[in-house]
Amino acid sequence: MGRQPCCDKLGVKKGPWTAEEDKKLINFILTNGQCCWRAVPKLAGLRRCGKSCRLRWTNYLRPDLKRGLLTEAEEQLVIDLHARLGNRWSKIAARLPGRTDNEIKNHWNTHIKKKLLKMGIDPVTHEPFHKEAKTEEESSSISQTDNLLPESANSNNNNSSSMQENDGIVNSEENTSSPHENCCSNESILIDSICKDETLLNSLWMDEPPLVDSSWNNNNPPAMGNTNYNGEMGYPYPSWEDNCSWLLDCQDFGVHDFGFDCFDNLEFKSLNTLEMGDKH
DNA sequence: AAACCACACAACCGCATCATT
DNA sequence: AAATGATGCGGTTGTGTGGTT
Repeated sequence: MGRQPCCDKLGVKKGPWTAEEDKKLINFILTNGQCCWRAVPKLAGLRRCGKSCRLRWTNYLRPDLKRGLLTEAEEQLVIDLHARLGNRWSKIAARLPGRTDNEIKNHWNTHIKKKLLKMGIDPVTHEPFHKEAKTEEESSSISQTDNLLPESANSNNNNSSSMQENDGIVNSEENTSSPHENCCSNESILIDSICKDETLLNSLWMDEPPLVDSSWNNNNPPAMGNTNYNGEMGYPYPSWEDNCSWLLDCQDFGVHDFGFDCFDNLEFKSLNTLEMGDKH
């Protein structure tokens, strides 16, 4: 006998989340932390599927989320990682602090894909189109069965998936990457440091727990003020305060009515400080 | 000013894998 | 070991918004 269903399909609300629902979910997660999503709707007083709650939280409500468009550096990193990992958005997102798989997936489909196409690069194989046409004939029998797998696209270049050989992919990727990366050297350094870090890449391939998500594996809610998100990669990982300005945007639907009972005075102080800073 | 179109993004759906009984 | 449900992931769709005609 298995578990009980996560929710009874009857009476489960769908569609866009209301401010009231967001409020309930935030309140619940901040108070109780992330645990069995199956129980969340019931305990939080929501008529939603647990799955929907998890999605809403991870993609929209999580306080460590960055909002806004991806930066050039992030975009280039996504391209590089996609060349290695294919459509494994969660893996890619794990390397971009504050970004969700859904966000990256959307950005890929709406921006990056078109950008690459404009540049004459196949967004699937990351190869120039004319080159693609050449090799297509040679490997047609293979690609017909395997081309859905991104690894196979890479493994066409090298059948072994060992990480040493990924450097080859990096180089070819760099050769075909957009011209703009030349003009932002700092960003390139950042990307290079990540992409050429074999330890990191190994962890990607070895299905190790993503570094970035580690703070969220914790059942306890992220405490403001003592959060140090500095990742192992050494790039600046935003603090809770740095990223919770979105919360202030919640004024649209009355953040002050949110009833963050679980926030202590210090947390509210931080929020107020931010709020004041924002208005100046 | 209204209609139409394109874009961006939030949310849903279905599948695969993992965990539990 | 098998059955069943939970969770996570990737693909797809629906909807709101801004721009253009």
